[in-house]
Amino acid sequence: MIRYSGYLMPTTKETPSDAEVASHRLMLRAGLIRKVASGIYNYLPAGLRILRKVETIIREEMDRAGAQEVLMPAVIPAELWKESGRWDAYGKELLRFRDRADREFCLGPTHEEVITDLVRREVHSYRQLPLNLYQIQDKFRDEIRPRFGLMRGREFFMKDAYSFDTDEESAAGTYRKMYEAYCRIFRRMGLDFRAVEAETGAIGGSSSHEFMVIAESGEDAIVSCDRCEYSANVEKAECPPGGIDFPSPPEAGSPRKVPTPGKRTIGEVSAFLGIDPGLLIKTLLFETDKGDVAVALSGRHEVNEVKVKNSLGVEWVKLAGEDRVRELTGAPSGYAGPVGLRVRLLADHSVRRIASGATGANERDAHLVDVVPGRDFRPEAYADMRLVEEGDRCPRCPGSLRVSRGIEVGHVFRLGTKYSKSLSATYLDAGGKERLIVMGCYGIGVGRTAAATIEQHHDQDGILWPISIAPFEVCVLPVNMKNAGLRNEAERVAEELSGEGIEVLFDDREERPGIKFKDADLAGIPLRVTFGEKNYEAGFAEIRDRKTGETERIPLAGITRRVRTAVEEKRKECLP
RNA sequence: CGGGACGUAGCGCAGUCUGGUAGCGCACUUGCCUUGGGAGCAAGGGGUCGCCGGUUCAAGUCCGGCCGUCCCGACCA
Repeated sequence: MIRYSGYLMPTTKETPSDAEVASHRLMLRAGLIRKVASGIYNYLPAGLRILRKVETIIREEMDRAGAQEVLMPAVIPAELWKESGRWDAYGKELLRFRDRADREFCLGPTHEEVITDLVRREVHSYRQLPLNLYQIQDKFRDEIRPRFGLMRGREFFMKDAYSFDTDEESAAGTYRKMYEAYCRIFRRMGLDFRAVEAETGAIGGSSSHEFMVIAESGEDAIVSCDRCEYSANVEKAECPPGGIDFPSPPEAGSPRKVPTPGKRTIGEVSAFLGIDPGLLIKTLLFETDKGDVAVALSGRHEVNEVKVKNSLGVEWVKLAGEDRVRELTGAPSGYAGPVGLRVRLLADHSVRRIASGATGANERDAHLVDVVPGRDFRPEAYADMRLVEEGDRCPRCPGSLRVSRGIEVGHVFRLGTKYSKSLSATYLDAGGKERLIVMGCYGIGVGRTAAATIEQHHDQDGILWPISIAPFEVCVLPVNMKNAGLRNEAERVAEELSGEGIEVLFDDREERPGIKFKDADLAGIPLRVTFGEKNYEAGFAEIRDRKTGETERIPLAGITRRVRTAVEEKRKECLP
């Protein structure tokens, strides 16, 4: 039992001016965290209790899935990162420094190198596989833009697991097991989440799923089908080729140049020419590590740079600046077109759906009409390079896609042999043949998960913690500490509940009732037991559900038992 | 890194335009009073006005530079 009077949980009535989203605001107001520097926080006692509870759920499910807990260092020697090639590839997010002997180190943003180094030293036989190791550890990423409190910090707690299997089939089984463990973890915290197909980014590997908590404040956009199970990050979501949207007008002749003075944007040009924006063939110029590339797509769509990068098989792509556009097209931006352009050309599937359209003329203040793809220009390939949109056809079924926002709380990757190859992690199979270990990695942001929970579970008065990760399960609240009989009875009940393994916050502060009620609501403690003077004299106390606001008046003799039952019911709701 | 804004007591803010003894509310301390939803009265404590430099008799206020923070974009648990 914790006595509030001596407990550091400094609540505030007013909202700090730099907190924009609910979770950040409420974590500050409820006295859970305090900022030390941008993206770097102190965790106060109640805040730490919440993180520890999230960790406990993660540990239980990871252990159940057969993973073993280890702990790796936060400080990592540069050699390992150079060996994997990521010392150069990871960029400025990797915080680097030197020790007194001028040796290079980094603060670990993720631990594929360290774990693979450990495993290659200790594992040599197929008899030692499969192996799944995890840790819950302080990570550091020098984020370009930390924001929203624990949602995107620079220093944060992450559970990261790494699996090692003999072959792809075994690895697929491990991946499935981790996927299921993740579902159990997030269900136990009462989260409305979705596992979506995702890009692999700097971690690499063959495929991955992100676990997204659905929230308006989410930084990611995801799509899901209204008919089937398909869902994906918008960066990843596929836009398959389809039929003709714009059949050829019968009189479509050869391309004709028309003046379009000062009209540069899709909106301006389509309005000026009096045609559907979808009929404009938008032409974007990219610089890449393998030279310049032009990408054509229908004017009603937006380009997806990740897809452009993937279809080209290049390291990076960057939209060309105004100067480069002039060099390549001979015209200011807004007048580029694929006809006669002397740059490598690719086109999105949407271009094929235009029988005859309009494009820039690669000349200031001019566009071409009656342009027929395939006749007037020939892209070297048609590929999927656009961003999905609300209402797009599902790539798996006849359903249509809806867009929503989500917070990425977990991410699972099938790594294949990316790291075992670069770091030479091998084993001998039953036939004595040396083989590469097949890996997977699996992350959960601990603080971010707590923040995401608040985003989904709060109201005007404060947080509505699911009991599984609430800092306390019950708040015992005597309304007037000066009334000795009432105070003693409240304390007796608080101690009795505590003795039964229930986590109790005993609000023994000499404050007015209003302040205590507001703080209990703000902190989001699921159940409150109120000892008021009139009720006490009549031999009663009150139990109140934070979420529903429902109140029950119970005789003092039965209060402990009733609270225990209520706690058990709530705990049951949090089972997977 | 590009674009925007802000920095005055623990928190929320006014004062800056038009230079002249640094203020308000909440919080904090003491006393009285009050005790079912952030009460009331009274008396207090707390500030290098982000930092450095310049202009001026005089700078929170004007000028220059720097630092920090937040918001919007490219990264990610």
